[in-house]
Amino acid sequence: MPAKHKPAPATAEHAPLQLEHFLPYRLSILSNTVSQAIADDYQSRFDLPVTEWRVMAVLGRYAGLSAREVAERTAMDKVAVSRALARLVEAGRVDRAVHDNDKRRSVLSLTDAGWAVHNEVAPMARAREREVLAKLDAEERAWLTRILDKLLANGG
Amino acid sequence: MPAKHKPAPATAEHAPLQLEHFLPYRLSILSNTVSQAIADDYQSRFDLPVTEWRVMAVLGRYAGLSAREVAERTAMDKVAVSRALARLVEAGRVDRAVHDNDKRRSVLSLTDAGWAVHNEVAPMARAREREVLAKLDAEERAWLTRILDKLLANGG
DNA sequence: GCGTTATAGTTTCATTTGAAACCATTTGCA
DNA sequence: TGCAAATGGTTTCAAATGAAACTATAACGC
Repeated sequence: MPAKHKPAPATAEHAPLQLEHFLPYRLSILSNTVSQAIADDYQSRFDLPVTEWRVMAVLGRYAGLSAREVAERTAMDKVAVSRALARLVEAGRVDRAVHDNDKRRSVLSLTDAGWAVHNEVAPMARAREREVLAKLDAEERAWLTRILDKLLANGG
Repeated sequence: MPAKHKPAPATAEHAPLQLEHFLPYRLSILSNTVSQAIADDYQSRFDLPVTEWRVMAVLGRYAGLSAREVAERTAMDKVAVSRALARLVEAGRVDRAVHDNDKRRSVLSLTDAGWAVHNEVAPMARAREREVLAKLDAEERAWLTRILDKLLANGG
């Protein structure tokens, strides 16, 4: 019979990955689950996709940003930001002006209607975050913060 | 002048989110960064999208699964699995047979060619995981495992 | 000033993705 | 048995996404 490839011994470098213990996989599951739970709260209710909410969130915090700056802050790419902004402006949730000294730049901010949405969605997002953190005790929460700070330092 | 909506005091429940301190956002950035780094290693080199690698990874570990079982293990939806399998079978990396007692079911496993790819990619994935974990000390790594176990318990 | 290069943002086009409809087979049960 | 409901898997269609090309303005070098 022909030679069969088989999983090598479990300790070998090329042994099959145990996804259930593989950090990148576990992070991906956790991240998707949490983000989806939040999105489910507002998505259909406000006709607001995740990308648009992210843009609104940073504009809530930093009024007057340009589209490029929004892209930086949200870690979205500029095409995605451009599309989200088009819809948000159309929906009257974001105001777009032209920069005084640079006509290429937008100067973006939430409208009153945008703030109204923001002020409903933000607490929902916070509540979900609290739900997740409630699964941990105080010591674990402190370590989690510290660990994420380290892992996210200097770009991922 | 018209009443202006403004960010409420920073402690208020509806205050703007600070994305940089918001857990779901931080998890998303970290997860995407890590997954992307791994994918960059093999994606173009083996013409192997992430979805297909995930399928190969579980088949490396559990030969004989059905498509539905692969979907469960990978946390992908069945359409994505179906498409990944179509390509993997076409590429000769996965073997698909029909289950003896249930003609609806596939019985899936890696081919020799599939194992060859697997045995190159798995070490690369492991190496990237090690790189990430190297940013932490032993104590932090232990806490991270414990925290993820808790957060992922009973579905996210 | 004037041509070149860089930057902000949008549009186009091709690919990816997901939901729902679909087909085949099996299971549950009258 | 035989028929309705459930299950495994694929296909179809519409929406989301990303890369590259494009427009407009600004900055740079001479």
